[in-house]
This record gives sequence, structure tokens and C-alpha cells, in this order.
Amino acid sequence: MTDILRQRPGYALRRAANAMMGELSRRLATIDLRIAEASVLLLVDRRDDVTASEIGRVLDIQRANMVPLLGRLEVAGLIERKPIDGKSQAVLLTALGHQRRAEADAITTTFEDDLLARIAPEHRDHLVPALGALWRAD
Amino acid sequence: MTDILRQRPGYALRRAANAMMGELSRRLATIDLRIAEASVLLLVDRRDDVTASEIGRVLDIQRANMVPLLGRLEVAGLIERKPIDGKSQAVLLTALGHQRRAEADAITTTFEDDLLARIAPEHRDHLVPALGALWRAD
DNA sequence: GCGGATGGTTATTGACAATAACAATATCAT
DNA sequence: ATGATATTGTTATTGTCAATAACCATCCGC
Repeated sequence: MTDILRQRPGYALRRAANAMMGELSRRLATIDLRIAEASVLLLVDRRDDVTASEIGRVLDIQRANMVPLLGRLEVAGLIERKPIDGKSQAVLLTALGHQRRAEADAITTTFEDDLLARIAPEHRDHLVPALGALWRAD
Repeated sequence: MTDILRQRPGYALRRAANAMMGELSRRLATIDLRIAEASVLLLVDRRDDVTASEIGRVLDIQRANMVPLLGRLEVAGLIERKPIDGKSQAVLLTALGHQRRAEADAITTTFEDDLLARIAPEHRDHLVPALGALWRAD
């Protein structure tokens, strides 16, 4: 019955993304991170001048929604904030944050290897370019 | 700065799906439908024996969450329910529902053509098979 | 120095999925 | 045929996540 929807690119994209997010969420939960939180850790690595607004712009998260996200990372002791000037503040990783970032990196890298392994070789290398074209046109 | 995440399949999948859903939502809103609602209309077309539970199973929506969804479609006059036995009821399209389904079909088909058109020809045909492999393995 | 843009924040809203519980009914095994 | 089990539809509640509006303080360009 689902055959009507199965080959529809939009539907396939939605279902694939849902399945992927669910699995990745489960794996990241083992180190107490949500997907968006892990993205932030990966993003601010080796930087000491990235503001919350800038992270939001890159990850496409409203800066209002960055507040609770960074708040959680801060109470978990993974990030700290350093004033850049009277208005802006840099988000930077603590020692614990660096450690957690490395774990998150390992988990996501393994996960994405697993993902790609499920795709037939002849399709595999086309996925990221195709997705990139969809995302950055919008 | 985003380069660290850009080529990650999981991240690309998430962003592409978000962009796609946003755009499709906007287009379907012109005929007062949400994405999940449109999926239901497409699914129950030309059937008179599909139950709410079955729709949920196919679309991966908990049957508890089908209740408000079908409720909205019913008050909009797009579906009606016909008892199958004392326990189950078939979800079927009204005349207005058939009409709306056709509009939804046109919108989504056009939309997906637009999507595919953004993808370089050499990648295009690999997208759905690759996504299918990700989704149905989970 | 002033006006407009930007950063950080609060509060609120809505879409959507997940969970638990329940009553009624159907199905299956014996 | 009956009794245990599974399924259907439903209510209610929770949590995650994104979107919007408003606010104040501060920065920047002219």
C-alpha cells in the first residue's frame, strides 16, 4: 500500500531523515548529548571567538533557541563563555567539553560509516552531493 | 566554518530534509493541508477498507497521534468513517476529499520535480535508492 | 554623536512524536 | 464454545524542537 509513496523523493527523504535521527539520537544519548548539542561541540572545536549567534546562523537555529541549548551544555560543564566585548561572548569548550567532543566525533563518524555501508556502492557517493543541492538551494 | 559538517552524510540529510519539509509545508498550506495530512489523503485514495491503525503503521505514526490528524481531516470534510465491524472503521475520502487529494497530488508532484531538478543529472537517479536503503534498514 | 543593526535573553506558541492507560471488540487455541 | 490474547480507537500527558515577538544593551557606520 505504501508503494504510492515509496518512490517519492520527498517522502523518502523525510523517512530516511527520521530513521537516521532516531538512531543517531540513541547513540548520542549514551554520552548524554542530543544531536544539536553534539553539532555545537563539533562546530566550536579549536575556536575561541565563535558567538552564540554565529553558531545559530551556521546550524540554522534561531538565536532565541540557542539559549536553552547552550545553557544545557554549560551546566553540563562542556562549554564556557568568555566576553569578547561588552555585547558578544565567545563560546568555548572546557577540558571536559573537548573530551566529550572527541567522543561525539567518534560516535557520529562511526554512525555515518554505518549509514553509508547500507547504501549500494553505485549509489553511495552520490548521496551527499545530491543532498547538498537540495539543502543549499531551498 | 560549517565545512566540518557540510560533507557529513547525517548532517546533510538532516538539513536537506528540513529544507524540503519547510518548502513543502509552505506549498501545501495554500490548500490548507499539512504534510502528514496530505500523505493520508494520498494513501487512502481508491480504498474503502483502510483503518486508522493501518495508516499509522504505514506512515509510522502512532495510532494515538492519528486521532487529532484524522479529526482535522474529518472536520474539514475531507474524510469520513465507515464501520467495518464493531471495532474497526474504514477511513474514506469524501467528494471534497477526492478533489483535495488531487490538488495535493499536483502540488507534491510539482514540488518533487522541482527538487530533482536542482540535483545534477549524474546524481539525480541515485537519490531515492540511496534514501530507501537508509530508511528501510533503520 | 546618532541611528540602525546586532547580541543575548525571556516568554509564548505551535507542530509533532512518545507513552501510558482504558474500554470494547475481535481472534486464536484448545 | 470459551477463555486468553491481541487489536482498535481513544483520552490525556509529556517532551523535543522550531518560530515569533518583544526587550535592553551595545556595537558600528556615517
